[in-house]
Amino acid sequence: MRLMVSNGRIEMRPTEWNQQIRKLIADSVIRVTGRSVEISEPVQPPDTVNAEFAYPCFELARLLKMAPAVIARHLVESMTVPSWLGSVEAEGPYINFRLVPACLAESVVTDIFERGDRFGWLETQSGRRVLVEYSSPNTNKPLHLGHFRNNVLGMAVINLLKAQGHDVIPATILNDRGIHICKAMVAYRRFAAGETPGTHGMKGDHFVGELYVRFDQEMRKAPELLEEAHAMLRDWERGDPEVRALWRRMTAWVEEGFEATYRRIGSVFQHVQHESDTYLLGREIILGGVDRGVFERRDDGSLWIDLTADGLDAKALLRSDGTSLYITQDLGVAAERFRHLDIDEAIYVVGSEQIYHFRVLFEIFRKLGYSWADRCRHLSYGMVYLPEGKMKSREGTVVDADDLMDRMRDMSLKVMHESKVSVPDDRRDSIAEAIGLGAIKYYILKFNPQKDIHFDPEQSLAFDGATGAYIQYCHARIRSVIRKASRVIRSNIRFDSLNAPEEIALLRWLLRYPGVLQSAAADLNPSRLAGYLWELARMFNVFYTNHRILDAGSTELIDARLALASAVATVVSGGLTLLGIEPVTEM
RNA sequence: GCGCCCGUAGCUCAGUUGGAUAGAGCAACGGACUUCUAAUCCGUAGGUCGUAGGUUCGAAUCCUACCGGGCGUACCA
Repeated sequence: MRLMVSNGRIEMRPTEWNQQIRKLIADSVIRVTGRSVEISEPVQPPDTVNAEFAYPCFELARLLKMAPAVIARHLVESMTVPSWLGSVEAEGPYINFRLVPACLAESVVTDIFERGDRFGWLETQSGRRVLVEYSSPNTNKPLHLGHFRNNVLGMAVINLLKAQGHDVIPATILNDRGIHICKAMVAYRRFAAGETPGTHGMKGDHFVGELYVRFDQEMRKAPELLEEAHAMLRDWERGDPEVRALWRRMTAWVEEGFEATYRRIGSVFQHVQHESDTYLLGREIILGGVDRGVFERRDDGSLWIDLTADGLDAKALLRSDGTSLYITQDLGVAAERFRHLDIDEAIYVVGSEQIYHFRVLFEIFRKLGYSWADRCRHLSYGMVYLPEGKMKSREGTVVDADDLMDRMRDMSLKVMHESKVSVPDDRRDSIAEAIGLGAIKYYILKFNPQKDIHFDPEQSLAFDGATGAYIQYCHARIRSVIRKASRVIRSNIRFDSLNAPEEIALLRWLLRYPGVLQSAAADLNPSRLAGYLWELARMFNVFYTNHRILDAGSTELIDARLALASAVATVVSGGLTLLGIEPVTEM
């Protein structure tokens, strides 16, 4: 086996090593046993082993009926070691492969230089169109920390899917209809008629949110208010002009407020729907399903599906009075999206309290025989608890998203003030905003989405340890060094001068990046990337304290280290961007 | 009751989908700035991976039972 060699150098992409090593092993197996065997992917050896790849021989042991350690030894002995491998060693049942450091360095750094921010991305388009629905708030109150988790998670997943070559449609559906908004409307008519967010100097969503809380307080004194809200909902459904006009005004206020919050978070939607337009969808599908015997009509006229055979319960799909339910709409919206948007997959970013709902929904898709039924996924994420317990909008025990972002920005301004680096006035605010947002986003994304977050105000405000600021700081440091060097040489680099343990560790870690992106996207789990970036930043900081870059001595070493540092900065910056965190260049 | 999720250091979490001696951060203590950003780094200490069985060359990871916590189990959303 020969590799492409040009100018005496080996040209190999970081993602190609795995295949080459599998082939080496397979060839060696043929030589030793005469058998052709499928070799599985090499694994990553533990830190104590000085190698990039390891192959455990247990599978072969079963297949060939030999002791794993014996196989390992035999395979190594009969292996033709290519020039890019520094060593191949059998250690017990494992075969460890170590690359020639210069080959590793050239492969990784060159590819990062060539691909830039897109290093580690899949180069070819998948041809798959994926709709990701996220955020989908009720329009009766401002966004809180729970929504924040949803938005941050949704955006990160969207970016990760794009990096895997999918055509992604970020979508949301505003729940602008129903009893919740009517409650706020009743409160407005009773207690705030004629007032506007402007007269209170408030954002529209906060203004309406206060009315919603007000309704709940007043209702305790005057329970008849609830009936008034229900009456208003009936008037709304009938299309009463006056009610509709008020509703339009108030939902517009809320949506304006949302837009400001979304802009600040960085949430973007390509496909926006309103429940007021979609809540009647799905009824024809259900009526059609009755004709085909998928659903059953009960004596009172309500329509049901029996899912007990599938380990679920019976579920109502249409009320006895013919009106729709939450699931009716979801059914109709999904069918419409697959039909009109030409999508191949749909992902719903919705909290874990709705796991059952989506199991039922997807099962109904299957019962209806939709070809896309198995291409729907529910990305469920854990709840966010406060030290006081669960957040409740009506009781005001929430962490408001706008307030949170303000607090984080102010915190970082304070730390910037104490820092030894002085940032020019005209950039200070935007950097503080980026650090504040980065802190809270990273705090959310570093957790596995499945897990509940017990929001710890102190930890979330922290800028040390595994935090967004730590990673941003690493990036800012590198950029600062590059600014001082005022050059990064991109060709004819003496990669063989990079052989310090910290340099090898960094290069090995950079080598893992494409795989991290791939698995984070496949599992819809940005915490994989979050953890990886923290580790990368940590490794760089260790390198940085132990070695000089600009005073490295020889020009060759300075240029090689600048190239390495620049490659790290590119990956940190690209990774943070995928997480929706801004990689600042000074702080 | 039934279903799903979680249980790893004092606290908050990782753990490459079953692989080598279980790792970080925070908090505590002790060190390192005349040197490229100290929002940094180094060291010390901390473990019956909820419990008990099972599966196999090998288990924090898989299967079973139990214990503890959470969320569901609406003609609510």
